[in-house]
Amino acid sequence: MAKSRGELSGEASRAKAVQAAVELFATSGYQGTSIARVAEKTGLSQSGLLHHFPSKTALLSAVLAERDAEDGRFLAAQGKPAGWAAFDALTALVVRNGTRPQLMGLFVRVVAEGTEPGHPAHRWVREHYAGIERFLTEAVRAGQESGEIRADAPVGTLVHTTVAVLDGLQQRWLLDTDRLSMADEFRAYVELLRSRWS
Amino acid sequence: MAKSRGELSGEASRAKAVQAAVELFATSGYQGTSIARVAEKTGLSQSGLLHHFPSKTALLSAVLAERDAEDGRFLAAQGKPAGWAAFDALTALVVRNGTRPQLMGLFVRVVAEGTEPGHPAHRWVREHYAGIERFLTEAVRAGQESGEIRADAPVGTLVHTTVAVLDGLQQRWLLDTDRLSMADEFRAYVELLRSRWS
DNA sequence: GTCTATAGATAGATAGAC
DNA sequence: GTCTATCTATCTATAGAC
Repeated sequence: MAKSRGELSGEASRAKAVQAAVELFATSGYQGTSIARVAEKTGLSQSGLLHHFPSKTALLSAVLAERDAEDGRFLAAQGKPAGWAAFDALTALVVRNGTRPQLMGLFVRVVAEGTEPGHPAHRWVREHYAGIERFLTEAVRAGQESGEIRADAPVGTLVHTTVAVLDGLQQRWLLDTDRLSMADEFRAYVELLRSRWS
Repeated sequence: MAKSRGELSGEASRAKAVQAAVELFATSGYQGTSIARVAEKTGLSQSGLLHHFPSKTALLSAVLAERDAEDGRFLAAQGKPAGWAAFDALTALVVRNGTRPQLMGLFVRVVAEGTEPGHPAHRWVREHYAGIERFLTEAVRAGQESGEIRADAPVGTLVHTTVAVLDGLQQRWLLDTDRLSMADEFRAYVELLRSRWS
């Protein structure tokens, strides 16, 4: 099965390119990264890279799909938590993310760029928020039905603020990876919610 | 005092260029904006613009200084609030920012880019966070001394979470300028703090 | 203070050989 | 599947005329 020339089998180059793009987009953003740099890091020529991804936008899509897949696997492994357990699942996600600054950088920078309507990641950004807000909303409602969360808790505000805390901590953490614990801060916030709305 | 050729008096072109840069950086970020586009929007040639700002970085510095000046004027007008009054001052700032999506876009995008150490705005980003955290920390400590805020309130966490909520709401709001009220969400969060730590 | 002209680098993308 | 070569556009910045 050995190849006669320099090509890698099947998906190998593609996967390597996605990983290189993740790392570069994470530090320089999408706009700030050239496909030439991704190609170099992958170990391909620019055209070699463009064989796998016909355009830079296609490369971005692959990167975002990869990110979704990783986070999806993690959340799916925790089932469908309801009530406060959903906040604990988010805490677990924060703990995990705290060990992967690259994924954080990617998220923070691509979301910041992608809030602009014309940006190639705009649709992904919208869907990302819709997804996490749906997840949290359903969990809070379920918690209210089971009586674990007070019925008069303002669901929308609770959800929006929680997502805001997550995003804000991530951004702030990038500036101080060593001295700030996203997980500790988020846990304290969740305790605040619990004490108020249990 | 009429000028014989096409030049504007003194600072006029410069100010106009800064305003154009604010608007373009706000929507496309710093990296995503070319000085040519800023020049066009200003009504100058590219070289005409570079007469006022010898480099793109210099233009960015002017933009950030302008932003600081505006926010500084606003906060200074409110004196040096202590205790919960500081959170009310922040609420007022949020209300004001809710009417200026451009300033929000500028902040969100430049901060996201600028968390990277090599970025020309990196120093500004660090100082921005240091400033707001100092402001809030002092206010909370003062509130504790006056007895308005419980002595066992975790100051650091309180400060970090509050800043995170601010940043997260801003980012999220850019995606839904019409349907989301940053001010309402932030007010609800402050109420949560007040009920827990008063 | 503003312009034209231009330099030199780099951008994203395509054609065609192997 | 990967390469070299090339295209065209755009980028930041400088030189020098008016």
